[in-house]
Amino acid sequence: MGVTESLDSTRAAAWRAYIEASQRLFTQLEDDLRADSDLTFADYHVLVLLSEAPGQRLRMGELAGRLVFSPSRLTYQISSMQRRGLVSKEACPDDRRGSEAVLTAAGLLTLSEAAPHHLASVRTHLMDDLDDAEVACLTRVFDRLGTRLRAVRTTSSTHATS
Amino acid sequence: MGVTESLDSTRAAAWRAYIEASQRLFTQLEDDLRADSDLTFADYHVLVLLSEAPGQRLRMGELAGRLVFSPSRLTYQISSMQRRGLVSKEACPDDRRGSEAVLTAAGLLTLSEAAPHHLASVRTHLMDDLDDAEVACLTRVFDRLGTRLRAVRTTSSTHATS
DNA sequence: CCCCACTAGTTAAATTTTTAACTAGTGCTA
DNA sequence: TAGCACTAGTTAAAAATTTAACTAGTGGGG
Repeated sequence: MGVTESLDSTRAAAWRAYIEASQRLFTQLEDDLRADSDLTFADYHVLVLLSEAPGQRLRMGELAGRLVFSPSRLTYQISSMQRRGLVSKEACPDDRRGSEAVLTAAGLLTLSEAAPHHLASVRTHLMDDLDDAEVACLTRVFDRLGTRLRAVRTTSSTHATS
Repeated sequence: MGVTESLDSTRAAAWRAYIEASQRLFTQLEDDLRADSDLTFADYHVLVLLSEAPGQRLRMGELAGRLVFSPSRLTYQISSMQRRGLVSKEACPDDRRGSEAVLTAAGLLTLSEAAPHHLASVRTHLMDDLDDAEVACLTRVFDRLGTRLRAVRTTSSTHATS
């Protein structure tokens, strides 16, 4: 019977394919990552963001925003990584409420060991199978989507309510 | 410095955009869904799959496979939905180890009330912004990806290990 | 037939994530 | 410059998820 009407059928199909494949992909990448480096996907992503940041450090809030993590989830995440020696935490000089996560040498080393495996995994499972036009299309679509959603965040109002 | 090399830069950009936007999108859809119907995204998805299944029932394993859920996660999910009266559980006639989740009338009603809102949310946040070529591209890419990943599942071997 | 290795699904414990309440600090404004 | 609403981040308790062990049942080979 299809409660799916109201989304034309080609779009419904796109939606289904996207959701399911994405879920599988994330699961697969996470499995690969943990198979060859004691990192979760979240751990890895934190390391990447810190490694690219000036001074290899970021404010908690900034990090949470980029990871799309709730504040408390990030607190937990970082303290776990801190216990494992991958990051440290420092008070923020210009705002005494704030703190920043800082990449440690061990964290950088761990990242550099994990990255080749992880990137190979991204290539094998996703990228190698895409032609240039597809890559361009994904970039265009998801850049736009990301930008739009980044904006929604504060705008409280959700989707069109009739 | 960029540990990102080994993925050419256009693909790296696509990858980043895809991950981040997807994360935001899923978060947003989940928020919308819970704002206007007491359902999580997982609840909703279970209801959809059951509503489309013959006899509005599915084996636990089948459901877990389609949702990309671990068996124990699904057990938990279904028992929660059972407590809320959205599904019931029956022994499987032909395999006495198995059980099947069955959609209840209340579950179907709940789904039919939630669906318009949810679909509007999918449209607003994602689909309305895509042109037909983009929809076609996403479908092609993610159908292929899904198919490929569905196959990997049992094939133990992960990505190319040099 | 009857073992026995395998499959389906559940359960219990540990870990992670969410929710809600809270602490501390900031900065506007009156 | 004191009051106050707001921001940054943490904490504690509840809910969800993973991991690992387990129960029950199946089905093929000997």
